[in-house]
Amino acid sequence: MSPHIRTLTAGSSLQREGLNHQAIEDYLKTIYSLAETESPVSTSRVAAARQVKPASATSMIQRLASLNLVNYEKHYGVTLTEAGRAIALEVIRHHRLLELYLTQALGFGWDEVHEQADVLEHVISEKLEERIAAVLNYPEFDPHGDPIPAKDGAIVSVTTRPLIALAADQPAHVARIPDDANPEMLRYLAGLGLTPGARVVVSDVAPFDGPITLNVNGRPQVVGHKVATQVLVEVE
Amino acid sequence: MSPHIRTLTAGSSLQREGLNHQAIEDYLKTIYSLAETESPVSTSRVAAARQVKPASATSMIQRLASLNLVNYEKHYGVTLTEAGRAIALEVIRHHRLLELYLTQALGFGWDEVHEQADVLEHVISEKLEERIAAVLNYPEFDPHGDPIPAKDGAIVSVTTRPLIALAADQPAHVARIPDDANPEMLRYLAGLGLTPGARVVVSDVAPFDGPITLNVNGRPQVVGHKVATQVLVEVE
DNA sequence: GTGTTATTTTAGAAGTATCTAATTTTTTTG
DNA sequence: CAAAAAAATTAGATACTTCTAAAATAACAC
Repeated sequence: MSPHIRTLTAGSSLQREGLNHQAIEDYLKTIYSLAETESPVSTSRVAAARQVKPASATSMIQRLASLNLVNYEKHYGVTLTEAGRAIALEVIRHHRLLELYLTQALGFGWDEVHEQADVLEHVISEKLEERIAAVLNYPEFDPHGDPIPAKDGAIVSVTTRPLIALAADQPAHVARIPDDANPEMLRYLAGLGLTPGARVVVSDVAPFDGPITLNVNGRPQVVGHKVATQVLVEVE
Repeated sequence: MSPHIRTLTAGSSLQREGLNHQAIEDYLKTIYSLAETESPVSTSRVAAARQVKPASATSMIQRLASLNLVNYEKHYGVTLTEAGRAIALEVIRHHRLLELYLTQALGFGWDEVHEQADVLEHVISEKLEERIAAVLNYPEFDPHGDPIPAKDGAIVSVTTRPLIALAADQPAHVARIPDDANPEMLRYLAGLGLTPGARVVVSDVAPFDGPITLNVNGRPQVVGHKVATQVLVEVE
């Protein structure tokens, strides 16, 4: 019920260091996200997520290590240093604030904000970040249910599980949907009412990756296995 | 495969061609602006405006020429091709829409939007451009009085002269102030009421680059020579 | 019109981020 | 545990944008 909050010392940002390379920020963000699933993060996971060849990931990881943004052990994996985490969280804060701003202030759909936020996140100034946060009244979550890190790096931690793993008759609500999901899937989910906050109760999970029968905000629905692995729910 | 041999038809954007290099857009924008004063544009003017060495400008101009974005004659100068002008106008449209949006929607001062718009202009999608234009009700001028090109590249042409060149007792109004002017000067000008639309009548221009005595919106003011060369007015 | 000066271009290098191909290290499997 | 497979790294190349230094060209001055 009470979200766990981790506070980080506001590390120096790349901007403050005079470095502002999109690639560096993208790698740090990627490593941060991948570490949520498994840490340390392997070169191949980074390469797959960034859509580059493993050799490119190795090269960039070595560069990040030389900048003291990651701890790197050959053939083993990477973890973020405090400095690296601070930058990752700043970029993620930008990304999520932008996603929310684009939906709230500019009429974008939740299925079309990811790509635009992915480029804007690297170029907004501290002042613009602050103004956007102010207009949105310092929000805590983006349109996909992802928590927005505070300026000091504090980020709400919500314990979730995939809808597919929810026990039958266990009341829960939708917490997050990956913002980089297929836009078509996001529109499909919205059509079913499966957006953050929706109350769900699973009634049946068919075997062999079969369909999930559930109730969404009081309405009966059936979704496929793949969809049910993407939707993250929080038990009540 | 040589990725630098591409044909750009007029009206096509770099994005549509899969090219999205900030540097190219910046050079085209610079050449467009410099050509308003004098065309063809010399290498040294481009270098000075972009704050790079002349050798760098030559190199980039040759690249632009190979992309058919400029017409280039060695030791003579560059002009934009239709394709180059189309891209320049698109980027300028982005820049000016963004400057206005930042002031109108996000509370920025007219002295602090240039830098932020300079980076955002390269990364906003067609859709975001359209949404911003819509929110602003398809404006024709930015906060500095610069005309905003339409989507098809049409741009209002206003005949202006520097305030310094205005005849005494000739009624005029402020048309434009360079958006890349020193922020301090912009704040100073705003303090004097010298913003786009202000009605001005010069009563005296002192010799030897001396002060200009004038009336701004009914109030007597005195400004220096340097300031009076920056403010562009339109005779009524 | 010739010599001097200023401008422009060329040549060659560096730094970033990516790639392919080859090699090395780790993991898996029989 | 040894062979095979998978993963990761190194080596060397390319593209982009900039630089410095040197060479070529144009403009100017007398």
